Amino acid sequence: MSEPSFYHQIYRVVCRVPRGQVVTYGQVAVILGCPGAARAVGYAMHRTPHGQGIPWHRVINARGRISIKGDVYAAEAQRALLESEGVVFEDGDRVDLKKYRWPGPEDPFEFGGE
DNA sequence: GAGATGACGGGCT
DNA sequence: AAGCCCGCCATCT
Repeated sequence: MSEPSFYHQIYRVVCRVPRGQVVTYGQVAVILGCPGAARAVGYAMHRTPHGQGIPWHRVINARGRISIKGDVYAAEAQRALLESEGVVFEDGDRVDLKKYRWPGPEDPFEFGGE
């Protein structure tokens, strides 16, 4: 299409994550059809444009924790946003993925479709 | 075009 | 249990 860049697709997927739920970087990569591109997803999140209404705070690592490292404020903000959506942190800073993990799009072809 | 980056993931020590 | 290392991918400089 116009811009089949993964970045744009990543943002699109994140925007589909319902409020109160979260997804892992690796999962987003899988949804896009690139299992293993979790790193790229993280890179995209780092460059997530602000003011786009992208719920970037709903993206966490496979351990259910905030992976942000360079911006402690952003990390705390993410946690605050998640808690404000009803997400509960256990053990101090861990989210129960089996409870808040977004199952994914009902139509896998929505993103991985040709 | 090549090298370095990074908010990852899984495995091993 | 916690920390360290390697591999993966797309983007950036």
